Order: sequence, then C-alpha cells, then structure tokens
Amino acid sequence: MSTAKPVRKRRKEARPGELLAAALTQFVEKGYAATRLDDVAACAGVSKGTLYLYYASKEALFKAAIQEGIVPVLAENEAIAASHSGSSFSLLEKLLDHWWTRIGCTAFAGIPKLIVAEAQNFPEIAGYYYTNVIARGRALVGAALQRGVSSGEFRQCDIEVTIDVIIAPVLMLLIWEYSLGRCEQQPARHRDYLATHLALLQRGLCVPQV
Amino acid sequence: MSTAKPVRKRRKEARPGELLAAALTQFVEKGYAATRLDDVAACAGVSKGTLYLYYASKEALFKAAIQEGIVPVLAENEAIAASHSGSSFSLLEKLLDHWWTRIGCTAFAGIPKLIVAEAQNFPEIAGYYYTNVIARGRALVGAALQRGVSSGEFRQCDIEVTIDVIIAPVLMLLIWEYSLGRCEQQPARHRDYLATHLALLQRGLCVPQV
DNA sequence: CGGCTTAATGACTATTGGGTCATCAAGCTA
DNA sequence: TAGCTTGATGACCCAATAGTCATTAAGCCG
Repeated sequence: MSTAKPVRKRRKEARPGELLAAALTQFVEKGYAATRLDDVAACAGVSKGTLYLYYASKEALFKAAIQEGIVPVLAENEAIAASHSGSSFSLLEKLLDHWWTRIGCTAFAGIPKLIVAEAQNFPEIAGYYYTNVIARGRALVGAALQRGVSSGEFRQCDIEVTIDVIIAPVLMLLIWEYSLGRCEQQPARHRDYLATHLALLQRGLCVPQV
Repeated sequence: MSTAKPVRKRRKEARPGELLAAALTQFVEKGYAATRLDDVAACAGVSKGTLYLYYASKEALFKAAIQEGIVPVLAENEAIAASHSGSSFSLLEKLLDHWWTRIGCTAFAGIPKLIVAEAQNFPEIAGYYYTNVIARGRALVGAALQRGVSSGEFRQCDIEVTIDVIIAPVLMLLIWEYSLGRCEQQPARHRDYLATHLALLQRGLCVPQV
C-alpha cells in the first residue's frame, strides 16, 4: 500500500490555463450537465476547492472555456482578407486553410459541438458566440463572395444563403469528429474532405473560363 | 382559488406515444442530463410514477424516443432509389425532398442535434444510429453517385468523401435549427438553402452538356 | 349498485454533485 | 530557522432528482 502523500505545489500562474483546458476537454466529451467538477479538477491535477479559487461557478468556468481560443482566429482571418490580392476563390481557400490550422487541428475543434449542444441552455453564451464567431465568419465569406460576383469571377447567386451552404460542411466536419465520427473504424480523411468540398465549390461558383 | 381536483383518466393505449413525444421534445431542448423526468411527465399530462409504468428508466425512455421516427424513412428512401428511373441527379433531388418532408419538417428534425450532443455518452445508441441511419443514408447517396459516374452523367470523383460533403449541409441545417439558429432574427430560408445546395452540387458534380 | 382489476398518483428514499470553509502547509522573508 | 502570507485541500452541507411503492380511484362486469 502506497500512502502517497499528496504533493501540493503552489502554482498560481499555471492553474487557470490548466483548469480551462481540462474543463474544455470534459465539457466537449460529456456535455455541460454531465460533467462533474470533481473530474475537471482531477483532470487538471488539483482538488475541487482549488477550482473555486479561480472560477466562481460551474457556469463561469464553462463560459471561460468557450470564450478562449476561437475569437482571436476570426481577427486573424479578417487580417488575411484585408491584405488579400488574387482571385476571390483563392481567398476562400486561404480562409479555410487558416481556420483548419488554427481550430480544426487543435483542442478547440470540439467547441462547435459543445456550442451546438448547449446553445439552448445558455442563450447568453450562444448570443456571444453568434455575434463574435458566426456573424464575423459569415461576413468574411460573404465579402469574398460579393467580391467574386462583382469581378465576374463568380456567377450571380443569393449571397446570404450561399454563405451558409459553404460554411456548413466545414462546421459539420468538426461536429462529426466529436460525435458519430467515433463510430467509424476507418480513419477520417479530413484533408480529402476539405479538398473535395473546395473542388465542388469551385465548379459550382465560378463562371467557366472561355 | 380553484382546488382543481386532478381528473385522472385511464388511457393505457395513448400513454406511450404521448410520453415519447414529450420526452423527445424535452431531450432535444435541454439535452439528456438536463432533462427532468418530472418535466417530461408533466409535459405528457401524467405524473412521474405513470412514466415508470411504461418505461423502465430514463435511459430506456431516451432510447425509445430516438429510435422511433427516423429509421422508417430510410426504408422509404431505399424504395424510392430502387424504383427510380431518370437522371442520377434527379434521384438525389428526390431523396433529399423526401428526407425533408418526412424529417426536416417534423418534430423528428431535432434528433440529429440530440444524437450529436449525446453520442459520446451513449455509445450503444450512437452505434445503432450509425448503422441504421447514417450508414444506410450514405449507401443511398453513394449508389446514386456511382450510378451517375458510371453513366457519364457525373465526373469522376472520390465517392466516399463526396457522400459526406453532400450530406453535411443537410444535417447541418437541422442541427442549426435547434441550436444557434435560435439566435437569428430573420426567419430561416430552408427551401432556398436546400435549393442553393442542390444548384451548387449540380454544377459541381455534372459533366457539362455539350 | 357493489365489488374487482389495474391505471394512476405523489409522498418518500437514496444518491449525486455543486458549492463552502476551517484547516493545512509551501515557500518567502527577515 | 521562526513566522507569516496565501495557495491548496477535502470533509461537509444541502438542493435536486432518479427511482419506488403503498394508496387511490377509474371504469368494467355481474
């Protein structure tokens, strides 16, 4: 029997980040209501009491876990769009690539599933996310579309609706990965999926070259 | 003050269906863990004790609520595909239209969101759903694609990946409706969305007519 | 109408898990 | 090293809720 004495170290700086990472993992995996704070704390290597030293409540922890991460990427994509020169379609490619590199490949990839699952229970968070992520992402794609239509690169289309049709497969990829994707035995082919989406899109959007 | 005496009626036949409908509504709205059986019972107009007369546990109720509804529609779509004559693209249109009529427009439309949210907590249900809904749906779309490629109607493409890219916007539409869609003030334009998806797809998939 | 079967009830139990706080000890400072 | 500040702990409290069961009464049958 090992009477392992609990080595309690004082690491005030590192705690918030570690707790947030642990919380995000647990919330994404189990959902908000089914996540126990004891588990989050254990996952971060501290006790539940310590968790309450840094976050006032379960809901506060939830909000913090969701708000870190994605929002900065929108700003980066806005910068990419602002400085872009080249075809409008290549802008769409760039935006998608950056999104994938900064979100799709990271631990933040689980956030869309979490948002979708909990939006009804947390209207305030849903509103925040809608304004700061969805609306800005839609604006970026919409501007690229408008630019392409104006220049004659893209066909005329219903911009607002097309935005959603373009974004949906990208979001669905992330959501899938954290839900039914776990039922598949074959490894997911993310890059092929995104490439196929873009290829279909290119032929669907672009005016044929003469 | 009305001391409304509770009129308790005996309706053994109607209870299971009413409980299932109430349960589905509540589960879709709040998620599994956050749904209280008292609420489900109240929503169905009975007491919690009555609920346990018909379903052995919360989990049993959950399974029953999910399993009714969607699976029969797959069989219907399989029949549509089997009896189809005409272009492969028009088959895709037919399948989508039937899915929308029988699922997208109904109370079952919330099931995809529920599955996505709870798949990790209920691997058994996720597996059932994957086998009986996802795999069969993919097979249908895959067969239509293969048919189109073989006849020269569609370009060569990676069938397996294209299936997912085609299905994703349709699933995302339903999921959206029960999550962040609630944040939008403008009414959703489902039919335009589906029409745009199909239009992009047609130009993306089909070999141009000479 | 009286008796009987069983659908329906709701008070009750047991457990879970969010949140608190008295206590402990890491590690700095003089 | 003694003393002090404060980061960390985990036993505890209590509200919420899944699940039970003795009791009630709806509605049929003779």
